[in-house]
Amino acid sequence: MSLMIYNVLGRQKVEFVPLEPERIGMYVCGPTVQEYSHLGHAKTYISFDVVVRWLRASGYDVLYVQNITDVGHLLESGEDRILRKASQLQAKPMQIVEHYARHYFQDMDTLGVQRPDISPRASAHVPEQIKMIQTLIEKEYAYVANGSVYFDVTSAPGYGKLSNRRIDQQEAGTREAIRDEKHHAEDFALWKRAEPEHILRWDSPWGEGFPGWHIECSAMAKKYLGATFDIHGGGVDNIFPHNESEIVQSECANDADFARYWMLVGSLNVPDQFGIPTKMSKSLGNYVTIKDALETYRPEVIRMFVLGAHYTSPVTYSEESMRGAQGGWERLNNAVWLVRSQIASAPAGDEGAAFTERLDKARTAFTEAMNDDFNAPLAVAALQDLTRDVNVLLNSGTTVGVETLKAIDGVYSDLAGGVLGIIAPQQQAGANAAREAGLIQMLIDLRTAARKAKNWAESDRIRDELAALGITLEDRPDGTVWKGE
RNA sequence: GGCGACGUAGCCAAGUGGUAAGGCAGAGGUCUGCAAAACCUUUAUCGCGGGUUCGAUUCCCGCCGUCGCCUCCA
Repeated sequence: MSLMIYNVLGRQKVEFVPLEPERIGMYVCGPTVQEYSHLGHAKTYISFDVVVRWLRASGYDVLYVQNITDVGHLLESGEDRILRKASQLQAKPMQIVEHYARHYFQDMDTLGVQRPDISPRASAHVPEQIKMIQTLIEKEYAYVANGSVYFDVTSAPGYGKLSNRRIDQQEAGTREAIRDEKHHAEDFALWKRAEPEHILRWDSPWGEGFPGWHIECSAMAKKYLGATFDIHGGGVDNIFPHNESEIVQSECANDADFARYWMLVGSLNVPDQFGIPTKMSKSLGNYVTIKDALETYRPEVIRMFVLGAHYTSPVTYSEESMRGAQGGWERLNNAVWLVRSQIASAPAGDEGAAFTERLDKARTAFTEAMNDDFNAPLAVAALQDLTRDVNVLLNSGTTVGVETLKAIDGVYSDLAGGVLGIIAPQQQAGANAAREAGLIQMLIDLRTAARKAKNWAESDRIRDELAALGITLEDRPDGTVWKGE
């Protein structure tokens, strides 16, 4: 079964064929580290996390590169947030950058987003960027003006092919001062001269300055993935000018195709004061940080929310939809927990062996969903479907053997855990865990005795007090089981 | 104005030329000392108007509406 990907370049769902069999080079535009990351970032990076996990689960060797933007597009319209923040805190700009970069990784770790193989920083690749700019000047795609360098968009016929834009149809730029330097208003900066107050500055053939907004991705993608590579990802909001500029720069400098498949993630919206969905963004200030969201929702629920819609769709964040994600996750998690808790006491025999057929069906449905342009919501539905049958099986009164239970757990662990990252691995029982389990079992036994004696006050007291400690009891026909947070 | 995406039940959402997955919430029921969990039943003429077709929610045209991008933003 082949993997289909909706390629934004060409606007078609096409079969995915990597440049080299078994190996995939993938680049995703990373965050600008000047604030704590918000749920919009979570949507994008969880989406690509699942893409990478699925590619790897499918047997591909993926080299996943995601940049950290710590210099470049920060200036221009007057305010440089990193510099402003640095002066407020009396800190070096790179301190600020380091602080937010660390928190970005922490947030992503908490969300279960596997780290990219390489996280190159723009500031650490200035020589590579300068070199690429020089090449573009030599080839007459770019020109120098007052210590800055601009890309001449009229020199490259392919400019606009990703976003279907024609420069003559766009609204004119509004930045008067800059326009004087440019040959055309649509030209974009490759290198900017540094004004005296600009602290982040490097020497270049054109004087002291700093790299433009888009060149970092071109230079770093080339360095780590080569001139041509398989997949380029990012948020749709960057399709123009950022992604478009990346493409022209790279293809003009390298005389080679840039990324072959473009995957862009729909934005995360949040209702404004009138209830109208509006893109969550730093500049509007309408964002919910990942840290704040984690105060209310567990990481798996945030992933469930993100995976509830196809990655290309815009999604609106609301308490109600989060609660929906929470409920859906709990249903899955309850089933997994029940399966795992039954494994310890299940007989070796295997009366439920016929269920493996059902499990195969679930794996197939899941695989077909993911191979169809990473259709995570459909893949989740396959697991929800399975969960109904699992619950029926486990509550049917028939004895389910340990082999079957382990096979069920295997499906959840591989697909819900390994691919989607919404189910945690089986808890490893350490020394303290074993002691805790023993103590809880002792209380359960006491409660069972109380229940037999119809001493409901006592049995309810034990249950309530355990609940206060985060331990939930469930009475089943074959005994009481527990789960802890 | 240009480019792009979208409009499916109370909410989220998948999908198809032959009357529509899944989840959440709601209602009723089963089980249970109670609870929890679970299961069963139940809720949609797929924005509006044309067209193509034996037949369209799915294809085409028009309209209405919403969002994104065109300026830093995942």
